[in-house]
Amino acid sequence: MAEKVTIATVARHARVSRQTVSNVLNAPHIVREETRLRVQEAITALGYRANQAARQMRTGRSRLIAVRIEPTRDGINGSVLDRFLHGLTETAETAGYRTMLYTATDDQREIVTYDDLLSSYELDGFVLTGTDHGDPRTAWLAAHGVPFVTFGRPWDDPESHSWVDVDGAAGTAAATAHLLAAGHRRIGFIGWPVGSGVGDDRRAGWRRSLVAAGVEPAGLDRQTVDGIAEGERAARDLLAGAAPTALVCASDSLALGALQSVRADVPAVPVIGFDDTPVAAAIGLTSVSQPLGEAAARCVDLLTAVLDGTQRTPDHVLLQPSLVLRHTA
Amino acid sequence: MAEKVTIATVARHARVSRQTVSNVLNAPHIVREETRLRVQEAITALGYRANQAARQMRTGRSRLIAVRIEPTRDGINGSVLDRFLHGLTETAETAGYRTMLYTATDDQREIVTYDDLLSSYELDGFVLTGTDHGDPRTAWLAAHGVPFVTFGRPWDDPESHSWVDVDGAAGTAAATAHLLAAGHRRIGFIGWPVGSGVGDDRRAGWRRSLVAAGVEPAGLDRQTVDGIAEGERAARDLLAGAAPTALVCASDSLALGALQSVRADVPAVPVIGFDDTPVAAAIGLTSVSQPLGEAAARCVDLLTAVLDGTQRTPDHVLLQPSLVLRHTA
DNA sequence: TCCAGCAACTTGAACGATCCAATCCTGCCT
DNA sequence: AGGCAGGATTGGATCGTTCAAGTTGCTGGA
Repeated sequence: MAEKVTIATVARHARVSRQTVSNVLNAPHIVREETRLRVQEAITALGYRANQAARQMRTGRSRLIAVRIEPTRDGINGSVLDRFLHGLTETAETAGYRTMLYTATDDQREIVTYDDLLSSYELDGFVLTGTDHGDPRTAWLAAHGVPFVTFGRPWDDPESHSWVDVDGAAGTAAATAHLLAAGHRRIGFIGWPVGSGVGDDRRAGWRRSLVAAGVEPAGLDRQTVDGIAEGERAARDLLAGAAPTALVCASDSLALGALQSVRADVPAVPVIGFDDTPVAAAIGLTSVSQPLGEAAARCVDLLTAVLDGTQRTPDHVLLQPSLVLRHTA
Repeated sequence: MAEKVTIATVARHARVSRQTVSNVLNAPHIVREETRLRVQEAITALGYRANQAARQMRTGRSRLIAVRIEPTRDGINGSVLDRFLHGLTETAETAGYRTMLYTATDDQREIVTYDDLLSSYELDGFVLTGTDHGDPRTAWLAAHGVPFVTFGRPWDDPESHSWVDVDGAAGTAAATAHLLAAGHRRIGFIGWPVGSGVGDDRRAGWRRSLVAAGVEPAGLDRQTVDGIAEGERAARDLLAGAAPTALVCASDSLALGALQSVRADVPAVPVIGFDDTPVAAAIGLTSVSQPLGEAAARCVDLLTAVLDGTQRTPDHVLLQPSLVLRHTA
């Protein structure tokens, strides 16, 4: 391993003081052009890179942002976080930040982890995914003045903090509109139990689209927890009852289950899922796709704006999903 | 935000010197029991946590390990890395390490990133996934004396560095044996082009199993790049030619494609995939499952053993996969 | 009695970067 | 020539921790 290149090494090599090297890096405008170039040259020649630990000690900033990685619960939806993470890491890198991972089994433990990460590593900020009604995590972070952005709206108060989200209602509305345009009227919806912000939002889009077309949505939807078997059961029940001619689902898991019901019972019923997971792509399921890379990039933008002091008040971004047409609709 | 609690704060509170507090944390055996308890008490009372940046400056160790996060290429296989990452982060946390992410588009850029991560953040070690024949990354890391572990064997020289891998050959052999036990003799294999260590290994398991059963494998396999369409094409070709009565595939993508061929042509041909992806679970595809959580844990074990100085020579772990039986075989 | 030897703890210095305040130039004006 | 403004450059202090060297107090052997 080559001997360490510090700011002093660069200074000696460029025949200036440490401070001048520091100024070239942090306040280039106050250094004479000629000197600046000489220092820059020395930096590249020696391959100097500022030691983050030392910088952090003085400035209190680590240029590190933390993201929680969740266990792949369902399996199908796992890749959503995966893609988001990739986008986040990539955008953060170009903004000069690095991404750190952590795990937590519940909200309380997660808060303990915040405390640990903040005092041990002096993390600059957090990106949270999957926030819920009255989330204790966002409250804690806000109370401690820690910069953070959530991927997912705060359903109580949209102004409480910065967030990025995808307009789920617009997605299901587009899916429903697509089916309406194909001549369907009785379009069913299989979603999650009322109470989750995301689920209610997706149901609202379907309802809005139906009502706008003059179709009464009552009786045309079912509520169930996420899962393939659950989707199949709900679809069977719905088909036997309200007899819809097409189905919109709140997730690809539910859609996959619904598809199995549909195939067994009435082959002509189209099904549309949500999230455009690899499974959807693999089996040709039409699905609503979230712009995850874009969402991740916006999260980093919002967070770095706060960290650099550019942005003081909460800001938000609502992105539009797109419908990916395949065999099933 | 509460004022910072440093080692000096704890020292004052416990009426000892800074060094004694440090000793309680790093070398408890040289401190008198009574003093140790008093210091411990002060630590918990004040909620003290050692500042990693300061520690790192002195020791040169960051308690940070880096993992590359790859873009979800195919989509189907993406979740494999996702599960691996989760396991890695979790095990690392219990060992007192944190996980940092980075991206890189090619090997050369990845090496540049190593350099950057090492000199800026003084990373302790790396976990690499998907190593190839004559990988320049491992060579660079080894040459620079950087501790690392790969998830995936070095196919040239098994002793060149520490690694964890899953016995792919055993997986395809088990899949083949399962089909043999069900009475099949002409069992086909759809795999990747010769040259990739992982692909050759998986093919070898199938071949070995067939030969052991007295079946001549010649003509019963096809080589194609990964993908659903490719799998379908290869399966169609194989079924038309050598007419196998069952198929083993090197990936779930290929198996999914093969399944589509099989369904269209000859309904009775069983298909077995590899990786037990969410897609396999969703469509009921029998598949070989890799113990990813276990693999991640072993990676952390191997890496921390090197970092703590316990292990000096390369060590390896070869894990056994398991066959997950579903509808298709 | 004296001091070696040891255990338990304290003190000073160092890691590498940044910030602050002081000093040094340089050119320009009177 | 002298003075001065303004910007470029310098030295020293600092962040929180650990390492190395030092201090204290005590025991026990000659």
